[in-house]
Amino acid sequence: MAKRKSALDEAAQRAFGAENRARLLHRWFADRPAVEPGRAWEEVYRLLLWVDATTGLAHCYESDKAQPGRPWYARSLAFHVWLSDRLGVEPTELVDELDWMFRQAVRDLAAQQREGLSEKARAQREPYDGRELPEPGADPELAEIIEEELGDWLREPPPEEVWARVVTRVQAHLSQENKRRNLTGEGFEDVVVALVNRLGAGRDVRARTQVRLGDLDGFYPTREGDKAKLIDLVVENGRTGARALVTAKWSVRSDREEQFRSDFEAYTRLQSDNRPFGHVLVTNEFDPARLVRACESRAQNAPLFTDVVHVQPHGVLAAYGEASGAVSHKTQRKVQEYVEAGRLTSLDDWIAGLLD
DNA sequence: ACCTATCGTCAGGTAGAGTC
DNA sequence: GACTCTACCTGACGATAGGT
Repeated sequence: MAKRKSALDEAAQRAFGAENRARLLHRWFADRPAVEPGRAWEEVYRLLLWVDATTGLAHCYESDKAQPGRPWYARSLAFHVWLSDRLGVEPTELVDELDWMFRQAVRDLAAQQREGLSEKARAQREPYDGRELPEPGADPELAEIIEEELGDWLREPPPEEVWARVVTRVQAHLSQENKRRNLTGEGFEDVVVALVNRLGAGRDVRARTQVRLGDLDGFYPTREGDKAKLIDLVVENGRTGARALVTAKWSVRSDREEQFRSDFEAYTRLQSDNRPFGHVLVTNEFDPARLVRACESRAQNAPLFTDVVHVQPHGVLAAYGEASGAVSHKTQRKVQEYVEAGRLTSLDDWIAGLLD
């Protein structure tokens, strides 16, 4: 048997890395019919959107504010129901429709950890054989909680190593959520690119991620010693020559807003020709104030973004209570107006526009 | 007085390049 | 090949402004 690891193992070495993400996406699209125009947003949600474990609802806002009784719980419920209806499943079944990419990546990660780590750990503890040392994963308080709740139902107290295994598994389960952030970010870029390329196939429209500005036609090459400026993604139309410099952010925060501005300044400063270029924000942010700011931001006496694109603006409006006529807050109404005016466009409309 | 919306900051995480 | 360092990602949090 050859020593060489299979391609699958190689990629899964970095479960969240570019290679494994590409592998996963390839598999996802291989099993499915061609993406239908108008339904790109569904792919994004099936691949990347997740259900918040504390509420059981599709995640659309900060978890502390989406707890039962708080304002975003009502909005999360509305979004969850809207999405279930659109995907044609019961609200209790939605969880199985979403989050494919993360669930796959975590499985790869778990497989890789099971293999490598326990062997090494044994070697590390070996010099202390014969001495009492704390077992990893010992968390007496967590064990106590479980025992208090379940004790009466147990015929006998479980042995130590069972406690350790339970506690370790609970801890691993909880820490998993923290890993999601990484995949959501770069995975979002990958998914948008994959969708543009699939829908743009045969129309000479091409999208790429992580493009160095200096390598782009119409911009000065990066000077020696300068750090290359990376663009989240670039879309080029070979027929019309149109190009769009895109920043893809699953969510928005004020520090990222600062970056939008400074990145755009760099783009204009380093431009070597006069051909206009699109400057686009693609996001899944649900916060009305952040969305309105993206629509209204200006730079050099023009809108900062030529296009502000949301994965699914109608999902946002559903969350605000569009269906029940409850879009009452001023900022929310403004979002509604921007959607109606086409200033805040949907991913699908934006992609369709790229293909003209 | 109370409640919500807003928004800056921070922590936890990974990948990937560089170095030895 | 292992380790270190840097860049970058996002969600949670919580202080405070603002509305009723």
